[in-house]
This record gives sequence, C-alpha cells and structure tokens, in this order.
Amino acid sequence: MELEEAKSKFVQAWGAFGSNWGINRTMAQVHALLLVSQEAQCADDIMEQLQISRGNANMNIRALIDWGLVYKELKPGERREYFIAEKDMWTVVRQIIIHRKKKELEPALKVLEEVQSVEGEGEEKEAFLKMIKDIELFSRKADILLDKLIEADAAWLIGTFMKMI
Amino acid sequence: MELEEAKSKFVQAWGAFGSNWGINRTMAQVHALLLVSQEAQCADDIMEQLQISRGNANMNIRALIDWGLVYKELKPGERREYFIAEKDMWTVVRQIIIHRKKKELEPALKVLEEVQSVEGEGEEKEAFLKMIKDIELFSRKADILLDKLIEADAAWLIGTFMKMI
DNA sequence: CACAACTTTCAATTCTTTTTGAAAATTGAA
DNA sequence: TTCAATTTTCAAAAAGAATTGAAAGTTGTG
Repeated sequence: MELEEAKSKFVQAWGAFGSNWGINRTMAQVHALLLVSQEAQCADDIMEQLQISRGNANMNIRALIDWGLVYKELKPGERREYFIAEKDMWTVVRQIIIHRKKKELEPALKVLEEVQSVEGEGEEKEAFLKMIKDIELFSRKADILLDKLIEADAAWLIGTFMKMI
Repeated sequence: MELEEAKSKFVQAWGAFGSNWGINRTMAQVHALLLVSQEAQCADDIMEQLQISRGNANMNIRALIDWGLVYKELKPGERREYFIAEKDMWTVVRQIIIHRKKKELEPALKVLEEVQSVEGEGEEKEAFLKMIKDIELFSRKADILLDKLIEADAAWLIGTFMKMI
C-alpha cells in the first residue's frame, strides 16, 4: 500500500468510526488528516484534501479547537492560519472524555435527579424510583471514574490498567 | 411531578441521550419505556405510548432483542408477544459494550492493522507508522479492558472501582 | 385447509443533520 | 483610512437516517 493510500484509508475509516459515536464525520476526518500530517495545514489544504467546502472546513476546525484536539499555528509574516493536531493519544482521549462528559453525562444525571421528585405513593412509584436510583448510581460511578481518568496521567493509567487485568 | 410525567420525561431524555451516542432515538425510547414498565408490554402498547408506527415499533423491538436488552414474554393462551426489559443495569451496560465493541472497536483495529502495510521508507512513512501504532496500542488496551469488563461480575467491578479511586 | 390474529418487510415519505457557497465581517499592511 | 487577504456566518440545498403504512408473510386454531 502507498503512503498516500494508507493515509486516505485511515482518514476515511476514522470518519466512519467517529460518526458511529456521535461525532460528525467531517470533524473526525479533519482530525485524522491533521493527525497524519507532518506539516501544519491551512484551511485550503484541508478543503482540497478532503474535498469539502470552506464553510464546512471552518466549522469543523473551530469545533476541533474547541474540543482541545487541534491547535492554531501562526507562521511569521503570514496572515493565514495553520493547524496541527494534538498527537498525544492519551491527551486526545482525555479531551474527548472531558467534552462528552460535560455535554452528555452531566445532563443525564440532572434528569435522573429531576424525575425522582415524583409524588404520591404506591408500588408502581416505588418500582420506578428503584429503577431510576439504580441508573443514577451507575451513572455516578461512571462520572467519578471519568473524573479520575481526566486527572490521571498516562503512567498511572497504565499501572492501574495492569493491576486490573 | 406525576408518575406518568416522570416516566415520560425519563423516556424522552433517554431517547435524546441515546441518539448522541449513535443509538437510534426510538430504540432508546422503547428501551426506556420497558425499563419503567412494571408489566410486559405488547407492540400495540408501545406504539400507543410512544406514538410510533407498527413498523417502527417492530424494528426497534427486534434490535433491542438482538442487543440482549429486551426479552420476549409469552402469555399462556395468547398469540401476541409481550416484551420486558433487562433490568439489571450492569447486564444492560455489559450487553451494550459487547455489541458496540464488536461493531466498532474491532473493525477499527482491523483498519489500523491494514494501513501498517504501507510500503517504501522515509521520514514521512515513519511518522505515519508511529502515529498509527500509537493509536493501535491505545485501542488494544481498550479492547482488553472491555473484554475484562464483559466477563467481570458486578462485585469484582465495584471492588476494582474502589481500589482505583 | 381456511381463517383470523398477529408480525415482518420495504418502498416511499418525512424528518434531521450536514454541507455548501456567497455575502458579511475581520484583520493587518500600506 | 483603504484595500486585499482571510475567516466567519448562515439561509438554502443536499445528503443521510428514521419512520410510515400497507401489503406480504407467518402462525396457531378449528
């Protein structure tokens, strides 16, 4: 396989992979492209390589910067912005955890709390409350675990992982 | 809050939550509905409560059965099929892990292996290979960890969790 | 076998999300 | 300040995913 073919295959696969996990396909592709690019790329480079429009490129680059997965790189004497990906995988995963936890797990916990304010009594209500509390317990564990992961460094992570298995 | 209101709120929220994680909204809603239903429900019950068509209900019930999250319950002397949700949260999570791991993590690992067969030499190729191997290493760790989780029982899980934090 | 009760399928439709592209805004240099 | 280079915005269009509903299929009973 040629290098360019391999890169392209990786970019495509990463895009498909991302879209199954609730991450926009193009966003995942831009990220993958920057991961396998040695040089910082500008908007036009990305547009050309992925065959996407300027607006699309811009939106997804912004989102990636917002997620902490991509950085701007300014070249002296150039107006144009260049972009590079965060290449440390543990940092990448950590940033994704931070973002998705805030956007999805925390609101879910909020709903679980809210619906516990259900009134009245009876077997039906008790069964409902038990189920909700069960889910909440599980989610809180996940929440705490993710917090630990976020603040952990790679070495600790590997160590814990080894002990676990 | 009324019990019915609370149930409905939970069902809606669970649906939205699911769709952010690459799980069809209706599938998540059907699952949530069955989770908070004391009695087994038939297709018509589900159609009515979620206001969805027969085809939609059928497809998503099948998918849930396929994922191991819902079971059929046959009542003596009745043709009609009734459905109940798996209510043990750890089993629910485990089933989801099994399903998504097979559908997404394993194919990703396959791509990561494939693109390593890149030919030629040079700095660019080496950098690409390093990045891919890095991602593969990480993914393999996740793969092993998930396997452990799948075979773990709830008690072991809690224990490991406690040690971890 | 014939029938009614129920389930499954799938082409057409609807809904949702993503993408485009041109206009507006911003920026830095002269 | 003006201008050209560049980035950002956003309404409209396109693409993609989910849903409908009616027809076809299946199943158990008499």
